[in-house]
Amino acid sequence: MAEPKKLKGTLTIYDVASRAGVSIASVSRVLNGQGSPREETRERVMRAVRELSFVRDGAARALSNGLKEVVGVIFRRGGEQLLEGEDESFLYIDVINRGIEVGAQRRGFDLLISSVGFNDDNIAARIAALAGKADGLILHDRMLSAVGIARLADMVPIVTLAGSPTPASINVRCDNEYGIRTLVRHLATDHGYRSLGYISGRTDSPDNRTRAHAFESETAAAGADIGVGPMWEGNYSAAGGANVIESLLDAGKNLPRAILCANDQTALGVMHALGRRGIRVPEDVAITGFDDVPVARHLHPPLTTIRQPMQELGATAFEVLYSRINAGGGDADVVLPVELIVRESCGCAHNAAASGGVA
Amino acid sequence: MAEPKKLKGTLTIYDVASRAGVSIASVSRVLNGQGSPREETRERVMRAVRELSFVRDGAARALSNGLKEVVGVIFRRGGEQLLEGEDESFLYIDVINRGIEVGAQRRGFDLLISSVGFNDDNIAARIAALAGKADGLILHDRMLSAVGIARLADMVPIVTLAGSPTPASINVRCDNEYGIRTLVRHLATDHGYRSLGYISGRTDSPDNRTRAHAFESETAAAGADIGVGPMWEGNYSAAGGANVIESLLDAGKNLPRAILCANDQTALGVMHALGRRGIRVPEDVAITGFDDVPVARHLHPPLTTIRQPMQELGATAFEVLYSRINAGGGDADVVLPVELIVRESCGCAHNAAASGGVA
DNA sequence: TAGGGTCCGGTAAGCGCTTACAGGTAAGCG
DNA sequence: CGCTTACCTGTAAGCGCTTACCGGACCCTA
Repeated sequence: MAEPKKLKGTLTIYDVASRAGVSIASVSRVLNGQGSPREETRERVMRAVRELSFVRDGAARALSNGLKEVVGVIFRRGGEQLLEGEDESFLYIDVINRGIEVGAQRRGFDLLISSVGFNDDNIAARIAALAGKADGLILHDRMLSAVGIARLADMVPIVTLAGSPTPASINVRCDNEYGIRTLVRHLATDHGYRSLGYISGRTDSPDNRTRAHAFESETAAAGADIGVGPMWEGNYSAAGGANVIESLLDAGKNLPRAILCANDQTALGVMHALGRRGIRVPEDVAITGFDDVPVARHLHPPLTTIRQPMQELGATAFEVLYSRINAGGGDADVVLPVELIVRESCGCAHNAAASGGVA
Repeated sequence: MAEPKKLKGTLTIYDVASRAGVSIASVSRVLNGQGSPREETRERVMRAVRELSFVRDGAARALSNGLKEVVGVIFRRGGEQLLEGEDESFLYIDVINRGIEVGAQRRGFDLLISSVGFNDDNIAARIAALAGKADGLILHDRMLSAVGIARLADMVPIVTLAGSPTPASINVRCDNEYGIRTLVRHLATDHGYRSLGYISGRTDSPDNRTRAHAFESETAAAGADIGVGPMWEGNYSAAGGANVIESLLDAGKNLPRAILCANDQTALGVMHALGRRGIRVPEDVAITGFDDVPVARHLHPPLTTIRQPMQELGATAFEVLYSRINAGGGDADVVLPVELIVRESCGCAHNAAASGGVA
């Protein structure tokens, strides 16, 4: 049915109108389901649309009705160290983005994705460009300073993920505090481990600060020994976690009975490093993660961790942004619950795991 | 420096112009680097832009100069079976998308991402909507029939990934044929395995057809026994791979000495299933994958596979689309080279692996 | 000092779509 | 049978930006 029509010039609503023998207003109304066009009119329009394979131009629509139906999502790709394993680092980001997308689709929005290299210099420019193409922006962790966010926020509605709310922007995050406390309790109380360590994430991340703080206070409350200090600084990457272990061991330190890692990737690196040194998990040292990324269940042993409802996090971020775009107000700080996922790396027996397994 | 200005009405180029005391044309010229504005004019404009935190509206720009600087990317999320492990299935898609994005950024384009559920019914509508918001579309595997692609292609430039070119669309893919042949040669010639099997991907995928065919002819050429038939049908998912093993074993069949899997995810499922039955990899059965997804190196044993230059695949797809958008022609079928990654699942010794390892 | 070139910058015409408003027709009512 | 009421449909005015085109200012040359 493809018409030999289609010359170079773009197909517009005028073409449809003239082919259907109606006015452009009618075409627009039919396409938008506005007003109550006569049945015949509707059909003529629809037929013309079909015959011409017409699609309304999004830019023109956006300009006309002030809504692009697009939200921008920005995140950092890669970390300080870009090793072969670098690509792991965006696993959880993709899951969150998927959640955003699912939320967006419910409202007929699409996602404009833009990632920023670890040392790109024109970040501000890129974000501004994105802002111009979208109705609102969702920023992943550590994209911009509070000041930067504030300035950006008066160009376009902003929602940050795992950050902190600012006067002008909304933040959506998971309940890190509760997650860490639950982990510490499981390790200290259920397993009875008397010495715990925490390998941090990037120290400038709000999420990490919260986790570190919760770790210290809960561990103290449980009366267990605490491993802390500069040697325990990771950076959310597998390599960072492995480094901490290497240097601890090289310095002749004793490892605590259990180590909480700031996130699953760190745990992954830690387990590799431990394996290389011949230290068994969980027999010698118990390990836990945080996030529950997909690969967590495929590690050996399967990783005990805290599941963040990543996808829901994304969906919520979108929904919050959406209502903000539509002039709505709403909470500035949205917190989602997390869940302890017990597998084997903490020392629990195989069948104690309620989750895991592939097929 | 944020002005108390910003009322409800959107900030436009007019606001900037009046604040800078120049005309809108000058503002536009400065912002686009067109013409040769006097230094003073340029500065006044830039200052006004800064003071107002002005960002040009993308929709208006797009409408005016006929270029949105956006390309749409569409893919399927999930598979037929959505298990707990479902989320693994989009790992490689994300890597490709990252590549597309990198390519796009070089040209100042952004990505409009839209995924389609495994049983969404309004796919065509969603794609059409996307088409309206973008300058061109990149379709992942199995999104649309050849007819559908053809129709779509006369609304907007199209590039498909791992599909087949149509008169109106371009296709970009990896050299599956070479990859499989290399794998078979490594297994049959280097290792001397005399019986090989191939667990297929989804049978309607062009990539899979090519791989299956290459497998059969190369294995025959190597004089090894071939395991084929309906029992060997997978679907690119871990669950699919596991199923094949389960049913083969339940049916009392002997497994071949080496099994090639249509992709890494399938291999992952296969290895799990084998593990559950107490069959050792690679001692009893050698396994290989295809893709080299990030987790491949973390499996036990690390997976020998074919690395597809996923990221480059994406970047190439973008570049091809870009030139098509700018009226360029170019090849309709672009093929990228692949590389054998030897790890341990094929039976090679640990240190034979040139790749792998985390930190 | 007048004529011609050069530059800059301003004015205005769209880009394709939505929608307020007005016009036309048909049906309803007195 | 004429006028109001209701319902569609068409006309036209933007949405914010880019850019062709034109006019003014300034400088150089004769």
